[in-house]
Amino acid sequence: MTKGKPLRSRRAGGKPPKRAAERIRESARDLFYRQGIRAVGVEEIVTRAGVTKPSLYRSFLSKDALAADYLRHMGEDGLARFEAVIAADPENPRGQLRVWLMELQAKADKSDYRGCGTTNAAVEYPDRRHPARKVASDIKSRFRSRLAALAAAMGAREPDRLGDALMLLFEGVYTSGQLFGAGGPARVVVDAADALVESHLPPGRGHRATTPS
Amino acid sequence: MTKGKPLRSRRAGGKPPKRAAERIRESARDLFYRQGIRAVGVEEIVTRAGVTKPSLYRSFLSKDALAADYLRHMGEDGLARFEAVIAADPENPRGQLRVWLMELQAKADKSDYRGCGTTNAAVEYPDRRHPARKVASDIKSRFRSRLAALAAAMGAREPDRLGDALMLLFEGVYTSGQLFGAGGPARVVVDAADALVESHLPPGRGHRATTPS
DNA sequence: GCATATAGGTACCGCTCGGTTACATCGTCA
DNA sequence: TGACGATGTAACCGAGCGGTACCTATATGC
Repeated sequence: MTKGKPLRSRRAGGKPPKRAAERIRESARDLFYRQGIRAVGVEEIVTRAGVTKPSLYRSFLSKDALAADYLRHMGEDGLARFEAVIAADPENPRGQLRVWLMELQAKADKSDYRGCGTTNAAVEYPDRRHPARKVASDIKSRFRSRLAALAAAMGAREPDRLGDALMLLFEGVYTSGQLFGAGGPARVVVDAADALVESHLPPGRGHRATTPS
Repeated sequence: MTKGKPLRSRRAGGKPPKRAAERIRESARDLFYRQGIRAVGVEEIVTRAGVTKPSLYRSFLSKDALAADYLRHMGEDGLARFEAVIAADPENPRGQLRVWLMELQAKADKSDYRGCGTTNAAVEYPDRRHPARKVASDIKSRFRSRLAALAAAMGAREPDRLGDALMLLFEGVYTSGQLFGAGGPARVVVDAADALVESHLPPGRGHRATTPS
């Protein structure tokens, strides 16, 4: 980053006009997430972005590369947001997990919920050599590690195993949420996670997350 | 290219010649499950089946209809197999669930595990009006009911909620299994389910599934 | 022996896909 | 003013898609 200067002029007090690559990224992100990667053609992406096809191929090597970029960005964002929620009250990891899960539970309870874009991409691209799949696997591995660390912070006897159990719950919400929408199995995820955590804590260490009473 | 010898004329001492429709069903089932529905073209399906495209369209209205047929068959089979395992020891629903989960856990621990075809299809077809998606939703609803009934048979206080919690675990195994393959989070599903069941049983009612010691 | 019904194959359709080319245009800054 | 970098325009490519009109082979009933 040498110059912070806008490469493109802001015409008379407007927001800086977005460059083609960024518009493409945004449009691809929406479409890929909403409809799936395979279901969306490059034509549709550039049309929605208000740009043209050569612009896409000037910034991205291929549709696969664009998909990988989409997953990379979304994954990093998700990981960062998770991190932020946990860090909001570092003394109370269990309570913060609960906060995160309550948000997830609310999102998954909507009829147009589409789950986790990373998981969805892995389902769409079973071939482990595919660039999109590679990114998806990487993101998920990091998330898995993060959950194990969280379980350790909670004082679990076997943090890796508690982390994995929680991960099953997360993944379960992603797919069952988009399968059932409102009123689906996702509605029990907060309680289920609580039960799982409880069962992994040494005796006397457990008992309720946030409520002191 | 010679005429290719008659594939179905061997009625003298052999298996009954399989009809084109059935060969197509088998090949579609393998390919759809392995690679995903969108990733597979009708050309590949008929080639692998050893038949030709018009044969496909004489038995199925469209690729979508074939996909729906594939999901219907796979779903019914899966439900029936689950039913059979549970029915093998009707007095011990908890132990039978455990049996089923141990099998699932073993399958999900392979590097080429591809999860649940029904779940995968729902991810590939987010549009609820799509014929394949409709079948997928139907199958999953029935499985959800079945789990609730199972939870009731175990004597859970809130069978619907325990059923849903177990469903989250199942779905979690499907996607995390194909994401991580061997050594993934699926390895804890039996224990996690056990903990969940335990937490839902009235006091004194619980304690271990199969092992009496 | 011959007609017929039917399962199957041959060869093709139009379309959309991901991706590319050559060139024109516009805005910005030196 | 002039040059440059970023973008748009328009046409195009080969491959593969889902789907179909039409012909051929075979088993069977009369």
